[in-house]
Amino acid sequence: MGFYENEEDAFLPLRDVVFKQLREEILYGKLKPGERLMEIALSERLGVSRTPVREGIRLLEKEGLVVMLPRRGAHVASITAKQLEDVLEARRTLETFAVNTCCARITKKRFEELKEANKNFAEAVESRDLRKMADTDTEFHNVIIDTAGNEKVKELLISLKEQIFRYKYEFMKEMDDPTILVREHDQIIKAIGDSRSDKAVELLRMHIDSQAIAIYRKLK
Amino acid sequence: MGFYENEEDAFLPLRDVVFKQLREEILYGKLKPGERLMEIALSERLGVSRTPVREGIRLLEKEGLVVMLPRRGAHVASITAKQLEDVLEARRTLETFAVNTCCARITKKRFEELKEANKNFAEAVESRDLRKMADTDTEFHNVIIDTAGNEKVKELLISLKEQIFRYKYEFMKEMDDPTILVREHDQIIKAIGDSRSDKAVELLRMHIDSQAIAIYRKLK
DNA sequence: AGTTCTTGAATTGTATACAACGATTTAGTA
DNA sequence: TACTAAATCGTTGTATACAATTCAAGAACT
Repeated sequence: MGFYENEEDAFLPLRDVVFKQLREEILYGKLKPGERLMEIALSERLGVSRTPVREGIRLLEKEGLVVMLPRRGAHVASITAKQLEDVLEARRTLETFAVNTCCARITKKRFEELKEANKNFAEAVESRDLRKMADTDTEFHNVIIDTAGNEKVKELLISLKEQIFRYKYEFMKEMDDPTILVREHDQIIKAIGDSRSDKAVELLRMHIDSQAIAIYRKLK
Repeated sequence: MGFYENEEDAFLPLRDVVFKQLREEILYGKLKPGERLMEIALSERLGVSRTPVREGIRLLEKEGLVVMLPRRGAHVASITAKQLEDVLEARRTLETFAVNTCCARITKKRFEELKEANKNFAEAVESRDLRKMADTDTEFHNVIIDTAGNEKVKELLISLKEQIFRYKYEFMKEMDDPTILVREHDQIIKAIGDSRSDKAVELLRMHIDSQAIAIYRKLK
């Protein structure tokens, strides 16, 4: 770190700076699953003392990106097939709830946001920029979740998605035709617009499941 | 603390001892919502240094029992009506999923456990021991959740329930006839035994909702 | 050769000192 | 008296030193 890459980080506690930095490195694969996070090494590399490093690691643990073993330190969370299945199932359950509630509470403004979000996603797909694809896809789903209006569900979904983000990223990388995802989003938008909540739920379930299957296959 | 109340705590890192102690105090009302957790005061009271206190507080934050404000320290999480609603809704969503899956995966052994758990709950109700009631009720629901077999869902449900435990506790305290709960459990058991997953889901939903309404009313 | 014990290096756990920041109180001025 | 500014005090944020534990390598013994 040494100097602030980001101006806004200058006012954050160092533990949050450490958290954001390490989170980035884990999500985008610089730190690999199972890799050990040693406090002294990290504090030297990041140019801070061990205290904020320890606290940053605790924040990562909270998000499920790191696991800690007493007296054995912290490791980047690696995931078994079973764990992946469990997370995806939990996500599907909560996001299904979200889209259902979303149908009941959708407004004109939100509906426009939804279309806008998928337009951005389509552009990202066009540009073949993986990072942008991942971000705009997340943004699309977030509009649905925001519309549902349950903050706790949102919080849980963010955490669940982070835990499998790495694998989703890998999955997108090797997808033949990502425009399929854009079309799936469009179908979901249409169902929401028609107030067909049962259909929207079914489409979202399929949308998540097809990704789940691909990720699952890739893990093995 | 000074000396170990519990032998088993002797081998835990101090942060975990602090965590367990404060968790107990928050759940059972010794530390009240909104109360400030000051590091120096706590470290003196618990007889450890600030470091494990800080780390214990971080663990509480992870469970949603404490909220931290930058430069303003930690407070026992207090809950607004909206937040309570959100948590209950999230819980209902996940536990509904759990009971549904439970119906598909129930075994003879698990079914016996379920009946046993409700027998214990009935005894606790008989004894009017609030603490025992809360614990055995949790145990009953845990059998269902364990049978569903999704570890992540279980983890999320534990966390969600902790966040509202205090309020549920208060609710049970003022319930006219807690044997209603025993009978509701019995109905759920029957539906599971008959493999009527739709009915089990409906019953559980009502079981949770009726508590939700009571808690909600009490909050105001 | 294989096994156990010892020893040492590396790492995490804990305590403490100091710095930075916020809130409150007090002093000064209009 | 009311308002602003400065000073003080209490609290959190960070750095660092020390203690306890783990892991591994090598010595001693069978």
